[in-house]
Amino acid sequence: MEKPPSYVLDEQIGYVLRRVTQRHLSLFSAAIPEVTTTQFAVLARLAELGPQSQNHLGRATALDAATVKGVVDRLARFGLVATSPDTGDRRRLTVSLTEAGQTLFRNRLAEGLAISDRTLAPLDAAEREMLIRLLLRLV
Amino acid sequence: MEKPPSYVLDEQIGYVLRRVTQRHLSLFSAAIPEVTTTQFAVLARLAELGPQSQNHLGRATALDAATVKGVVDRLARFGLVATSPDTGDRRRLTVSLTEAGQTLFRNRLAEGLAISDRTLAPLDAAEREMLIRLLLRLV
DNA sequence: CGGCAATCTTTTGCATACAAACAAACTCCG
DNA sequence: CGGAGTTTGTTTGTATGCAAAAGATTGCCG
Repeated sequence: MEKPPSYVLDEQIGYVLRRVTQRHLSLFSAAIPEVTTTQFAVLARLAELGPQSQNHLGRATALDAATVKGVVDRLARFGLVATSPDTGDRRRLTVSLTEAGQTLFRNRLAEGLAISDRTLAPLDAAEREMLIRLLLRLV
Repeated sequence: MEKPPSYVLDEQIGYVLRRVTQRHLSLFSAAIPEVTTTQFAVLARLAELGPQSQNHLGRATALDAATVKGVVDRLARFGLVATSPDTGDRRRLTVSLTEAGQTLFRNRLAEGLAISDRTLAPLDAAEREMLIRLLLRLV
């Protein structure tokens, strides 16, 4: 007789990832209510890489073309990024940080790191590093 | 002179969680295209706990009331769950698995476990257990 | 018993996310 | 040069997710 395998939802990687993500998003929005995690990631990449085409920016932040368009539109509405046509390639839309966007990112950078810290608070330093290293191997 | 702290997006826990989740969702939808991860989690909980009020089902799967309503509506449209008014408490809506829902979950259970396995494929057994244990402490 | 707080469900609004389809622009190769 | 194939951006449709508000019902306490 075959014993049917048991499916323990609480130990499935996908479910655990979702719950940890929920807690992280909650900590983030409490600490930085002005933007979402995704918007903050886009600001961080723009600060790091400088002006980028919208598609390239999406790839650099793991957002598909449809999603990054929405994110950029909202950031532009908030005045945190600006878009301009690329002179060389007329398909391209160049996205860049505005002054307000640079200021917001600079002012919130430390808080962003603190949020990562709070998310990882139950773990000690060695465990945190281990966790990040294991997760990075799953990407 | 204070050196400004650096924000390495690729090592922030929130960003890494999002990317790992992306990979997992992609593996899931390739292997079980009939339902989403969230829908599968709801089916699993119903199989485990039996008929539940919609709110209780939501809490048991980490979905807020608005979200679980949408998920249940779609599962009902697919004929995988059925809803009926609770006789004792007229506020409540009882959600239960249909025959089709039970069958689908039974038939896909092993595949669900295989997807978790594939998501964790880059890690050995000890690393997998370590990862899950660390993540569970962050919930 | 009567009122009030808590619970359950629904609705609305906003923000990711992805798939698929499309048009415009570009590249590259014959 | 010219056309095939690729890249870029947009739109549409579907599915999570959360916050907030509203309406119905229930439970409890004075």
